[in-house]
Amino acid sequence: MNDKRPASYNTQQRKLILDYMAVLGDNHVTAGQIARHFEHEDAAIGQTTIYRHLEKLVNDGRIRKYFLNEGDSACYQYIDNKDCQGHFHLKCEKCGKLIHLDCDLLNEIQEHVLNKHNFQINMLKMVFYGKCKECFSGD
Amino acid sequence: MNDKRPASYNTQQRKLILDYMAVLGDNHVTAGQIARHFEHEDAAIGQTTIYRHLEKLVNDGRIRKYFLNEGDSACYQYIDNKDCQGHFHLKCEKCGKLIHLDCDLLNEIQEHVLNKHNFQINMLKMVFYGKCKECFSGD
DNA sequence: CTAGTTGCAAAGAGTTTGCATGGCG
DNA sequence: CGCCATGCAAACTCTTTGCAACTAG
Repeated sequence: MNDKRPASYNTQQRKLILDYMAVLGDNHVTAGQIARHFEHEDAAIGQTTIYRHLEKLVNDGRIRKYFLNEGDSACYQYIDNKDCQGHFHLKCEKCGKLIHLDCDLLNEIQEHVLNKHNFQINMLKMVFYGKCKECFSGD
Repeated sequence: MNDKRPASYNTQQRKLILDYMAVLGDNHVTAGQIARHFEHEDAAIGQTTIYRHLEKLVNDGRIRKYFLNEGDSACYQYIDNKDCQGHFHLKCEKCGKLIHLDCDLLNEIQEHVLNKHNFQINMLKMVFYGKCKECFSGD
């Protein structure tokens, strides 16, 4: 199996999308947000194209696909060279805020559950529901 | 605030849905499956009604809602009387098995997130998605 | 030149909403 | 009787597909 894969052109749209995601870094976006972004930039990219590129980029390991809530659209996040293990998400049930949290606890949980309980956690879907500071202190 | 809750009638449809889910026990179903089930039973329930009841039942803590795969529809599973608090829930995305896990790690997580990150986790909704031993070792 | 790419329009799936009718308490 | 529940049809959102025109290499 040769690694030569010319089966992909380096088009302007692809570049735009990937660059945009790289700029966002750890922040994830939805397909719709990407579309809206470029609309405003006078460089509109068709939604079809966006979806198709996102899919390819996921397969190529350049970005990661998240499923936070269901009805909500999928989120995509750039994968940096760094050991970006991702972060976890705290979703406030009251105000709806989504908090991104970088913390080693994530890895500890994953390892513990894998080693002690034989369950391989899908980190991409790990979401903790609860109340953020503002919302529970006011209760 | 009295515990009187007249804001919900015990209708036939509600009973049918809840009973059906209780019978299914550990097996989860989708809204569509419920609809199809009662269609065949000559006791068709409108999809709207099904969705509305499922939502209420989730809020009442009678059933639990899961998101397995993305495009797929949401899954609902009956919550038995048994004490389902104080432990983790691991839901296998592949075989659908729900694993109840008693482990001190839970408290650690909860405390850590509360103390370090000011977020009060709602344990009732905490579900980890991933793959159980049988499903990931076969990969 | 040629295969991959683009994007409009339309299809699809799952879920929600509007609204008039029906039923529980 | 009043308020909630019901369910049909239509709306909505996110995503995918068909297809003809276009472009990178």
